[in-house]
Amino acid sequence: MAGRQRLWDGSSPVTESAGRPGYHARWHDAGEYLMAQDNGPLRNKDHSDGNPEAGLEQILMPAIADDGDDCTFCSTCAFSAACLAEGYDKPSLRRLHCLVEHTGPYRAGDVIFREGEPFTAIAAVRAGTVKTRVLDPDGREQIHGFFLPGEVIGLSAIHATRYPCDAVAIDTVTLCRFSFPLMATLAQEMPRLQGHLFRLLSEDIGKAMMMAGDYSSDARMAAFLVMMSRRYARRGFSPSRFQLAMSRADIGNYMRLAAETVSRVLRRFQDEGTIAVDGRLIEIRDAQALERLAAPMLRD
Amino acid sequence: MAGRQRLWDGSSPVTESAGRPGYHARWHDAGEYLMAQDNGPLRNKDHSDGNPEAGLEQILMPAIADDGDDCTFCSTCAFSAACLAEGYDKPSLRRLHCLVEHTGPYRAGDVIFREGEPFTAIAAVRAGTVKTRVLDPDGREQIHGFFLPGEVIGLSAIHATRYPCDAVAIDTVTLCRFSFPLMATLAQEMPRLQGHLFRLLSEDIGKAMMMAGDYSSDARMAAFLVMMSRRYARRGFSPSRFQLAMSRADIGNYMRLAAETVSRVLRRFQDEGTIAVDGRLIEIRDAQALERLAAPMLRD
DNA sequence: CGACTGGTTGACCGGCATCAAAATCAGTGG
DNA sequence: CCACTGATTTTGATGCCGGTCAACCAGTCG
Repeated sequence: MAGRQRLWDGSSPVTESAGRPGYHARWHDAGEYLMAQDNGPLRNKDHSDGNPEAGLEQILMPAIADDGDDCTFCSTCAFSAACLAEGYDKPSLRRLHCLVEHTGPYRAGDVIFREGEPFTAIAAVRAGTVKTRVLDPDGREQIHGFFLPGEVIGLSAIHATRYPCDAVAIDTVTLCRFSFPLMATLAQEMPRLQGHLFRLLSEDIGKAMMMAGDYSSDARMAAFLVMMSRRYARRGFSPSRFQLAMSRADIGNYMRLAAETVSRVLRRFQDEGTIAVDGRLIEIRDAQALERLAAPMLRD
Repeated sequence: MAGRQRLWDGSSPVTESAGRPGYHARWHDAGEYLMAQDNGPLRNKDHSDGNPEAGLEQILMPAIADDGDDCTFCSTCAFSAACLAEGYDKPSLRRLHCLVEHTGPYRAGDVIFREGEPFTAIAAVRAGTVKTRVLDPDGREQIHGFFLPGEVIGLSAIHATRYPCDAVAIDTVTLCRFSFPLMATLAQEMPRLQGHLFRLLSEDIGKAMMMAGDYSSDARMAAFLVMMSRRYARRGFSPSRFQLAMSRADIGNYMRLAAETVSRVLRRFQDEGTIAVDGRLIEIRDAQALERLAAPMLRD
């Protein structure tokens, strides 16, 4: 799958890409995207932003390399379930598939789309982790969410004609990009696809509402860990042992806590035997206790 | 709420119902909705929950009585813009229209739908104000949002099969109920309608994300006032002088502030000449200043 | 009338942010 | 390998915003 992926804007210079020309010509991450290509986006070498457990990751997630062909979706794709499971006929599948474009890799810090840019597409994360954020006039950032492989970014832009936030790669990221206008059109004829989009949107409302509640720092951190655990689990990772991609500062910002508080709470959880922490590696030792702590927030 | 109105789920005990059989019958409220109709649902008498300035409201909002006929939507309907403006042909309009049902009135405190009930419909508020909320296991409530006439409740339920929150009437409320399955089906053939639904959903994500940020009590209150002002304005009310339907406690809960804090901040705003407060009547005296205060939250 | 709800105001206090500094780690270059 | 740099994390000390508790007032209702 060498030279397979295209940039978000489809403007990839050197790959075969076969990319249609046209409206998507402004999404850049500059430079060296070729170099990071297929050795696996997650190498041991880029330790700081990447995943130190890349080896493990590769084992647990072979699917990451399975980026589909003309008739098959990535098994990591957020829409694979919606499509494969629905028993669409080949032509429909092909039509959906042809509005997909693989883009990336982006590297830590690269901006995938920026607030205010015209909204053209949503994207499923194929590998890596993306954060969405807004920047206050005074430069303070507010993180809206983290997106793991299989999750979809850009949905909150639908009501506007422009993206309402930045999307930034936290580590090495590859995406499946979907032209939204095309997808909406296709959804006209594919009830399941429409339903899936509705569901994704509605789900995000729920998540955001959850974040909006006022909860203690303990509840927030516990909920964060439980959620991450579940999300990793859904992707085939161990739910009890995972590597966070983001810094304490990012976690804190996302949870509306100071980075110091994140540190302290994690420390305390560890002292209480609920979890074990080693840098960004988290091990959940007492899931029950954690869920009890998170209960007011997760409510289930 | 003795036997007055039917609950959203139709489980009301004693009303005459007269309604057609089948599921329609459940969407009625029997009783005195005639009386409440044009005299205005908001009478001086029920001061605590109602609107002491009903007279003013009637003047500003004659549209409230215009609840449509077989071919015309309520001008207050959230979907009227989507439909009337799109130039759909009569048959389409009629098909959309026939999945609408007027329900209510509900009275202050009545539950429209309850968390966990099977999701069947969304609804546009026709008159009055609705709050959505969840209740913690320990009974503390968290208010998710307020919904003014023309706004849509129930969207966040789409991804699940059940409502994720309660919807409660804050004052006297009437609704237009839309069967969601039918609407989704119709949306298959009406691109504009689909787009409108997408937009509504996506908009809600944005709102929730805004609420999730961490802002000072000043910024939150200012943003609340600005938002209410805009929303009232969109409905034809004065943007600078309006009557809040909800209590300080509800405002505080929604904004994640104590009721006392709401009171104090409003007081201070008044002392600073930014607004004038008289109970639930708000007058904005210095919109600029207010928007400056709200800027970090509203970001525009 | 008294009970009750909603709003205001004041006194107090606690959780978490902030400030500051040390400790750890990753990367770099000698 | 080690020294150096800079980012990240941890830990401690201090302070403030806003929550909590309590008293009081004004309407409203039984």
